[in-house]
Amino acid sequence: MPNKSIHTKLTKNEEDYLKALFHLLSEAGDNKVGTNQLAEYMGISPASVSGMLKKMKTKDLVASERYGKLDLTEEGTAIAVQLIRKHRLWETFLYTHMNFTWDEVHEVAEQLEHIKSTKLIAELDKFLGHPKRDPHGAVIPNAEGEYQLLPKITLAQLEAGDRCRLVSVKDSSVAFLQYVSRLGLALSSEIQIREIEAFDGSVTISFDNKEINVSKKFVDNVFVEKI
Amino acid sequence: MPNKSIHTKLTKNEEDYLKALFHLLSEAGDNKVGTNQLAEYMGISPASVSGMLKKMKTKDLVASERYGKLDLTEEGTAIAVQLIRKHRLWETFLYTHMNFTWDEVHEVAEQLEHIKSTKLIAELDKFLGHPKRDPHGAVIPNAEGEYQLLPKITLAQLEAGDRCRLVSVKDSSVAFLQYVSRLGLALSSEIQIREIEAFDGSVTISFDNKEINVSKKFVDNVFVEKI
DNA sequence: TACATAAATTAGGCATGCCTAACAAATCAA
DNA sequence: TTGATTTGTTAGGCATGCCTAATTTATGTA
Ligand SMILES: [Mn+2]
Ligand SMILES: [Mn+2]
Ligand SMILES: [Mn+2]
Ligand SMILES: [Mn+2]
Repeated sequence: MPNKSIHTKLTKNEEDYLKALFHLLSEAGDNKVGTNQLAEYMGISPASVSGMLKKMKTKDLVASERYGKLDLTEEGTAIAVQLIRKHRLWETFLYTHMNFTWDEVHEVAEQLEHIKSTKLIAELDKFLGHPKRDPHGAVIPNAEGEYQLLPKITLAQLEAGDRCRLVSVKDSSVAFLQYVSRLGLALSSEIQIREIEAFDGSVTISFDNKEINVSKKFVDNVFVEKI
Repeated sequence: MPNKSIHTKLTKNEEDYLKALFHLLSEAGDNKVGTNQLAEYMGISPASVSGMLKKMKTKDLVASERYGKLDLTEEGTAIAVQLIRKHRLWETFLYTHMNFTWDEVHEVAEQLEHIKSTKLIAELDKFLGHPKRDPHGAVIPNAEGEYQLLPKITLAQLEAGDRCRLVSVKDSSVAFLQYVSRLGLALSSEIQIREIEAFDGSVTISFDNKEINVSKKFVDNVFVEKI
């Protein structure tokens, strides 16, 4: 059995590196995830990332060869998944019990996810009724680190005439989430694609008897299921 | 109005210094609180405390003259009180909603108190029904930093024959709290002093038809009100 | 293949906050 | 009042994790 104590020995920063790398690897598929990309994502310099990754390799959290593509070890992945579980449970708590709006939860959950207490997370999960999704529609891994991999269809992948339901959002920035709300959209909203503009990829969608035009960037950040 | 932004700029360590100093000053009355004492209380070296206090003086959180007694500024005091408010609200939450025992809450609250979110604390307070006391019987300051100063009578100050009610405990260590529980005592327990041993200050007390002997150290850590 | 560009690492520095050892100031006692 | 002891500060170092600048390695294109 791998050393379990390592889970509680990591610093907040090491944890954030693991989580960031996990997210990038998830989105990248088979594509390479590199130092610059991770640095950009975390808002720090590539040099800092190089240094930190060096240390994390000796701790067997990250795997990569010099100048090669980055990867997480099994241990690193497991920790990242538990962090994501904690993050999403806290977001759910803030949303359902603390009257936070969905654009407010992320920032505070980014702090709360680093609280060290196995019991607290188990109790929080129980208290919330073992929620399956966070306020952004993202799947919450269970205590064993298992989670459902859903087909990731974005609004951008549909064609004119298609009908769908909004199941989750990719971006968790305040600006994006507030924009979604302001448009009148939310999880479960039913949307129909009206027209796709070839020139810039913008899309005209309709829902609730409204018809609006949204950018390519917008439709890339909305996950849906066809209906 | 003093710069309010400073509240969110402090590191976890600076916050813990303020809280520690506040507690020592509260207990010290007019007595001097010194560098060694603060170092001992925080479990770090006096040299480290000297260095940190130097920095905190420039931030106008701590006041003292070279080689003189330590004190908090108004700003430092206000921040310390808000930290104590957060700490006690979180302890209450863990106790009332997360099934934590009273000896388990402190360690996790020590982390949670550093979460930066004014809204979260306001909502948590509302959610808990604006509690007045934490699981150890300590008074919870309100959002304005006001709190009731109760007469601090310990079991040690009573005389043989006196009857009292347990209102709070001073020590928040796991060892002490578990010991109290194991004895069958809790907040609101009614206790009578049977006998005080002149030799070592140990006290024979009775409650719930039991009669036991406890040490001087024990009775010094139990706050009561006479009945 | 060779050169230009992009990506990653190393070198050197800085802030935070801890340490031990050495030193300075204050206090207590004879 | 002076010497011993206690208390507090400074000096020098270390770990973490960030930075910019310089360098090295990889990659893509002519
Ligand atoms: Mn989030
Ligand atoms: Mn985080
Ligand atoms: Mn406590
Ligand atoms: Mn703390």
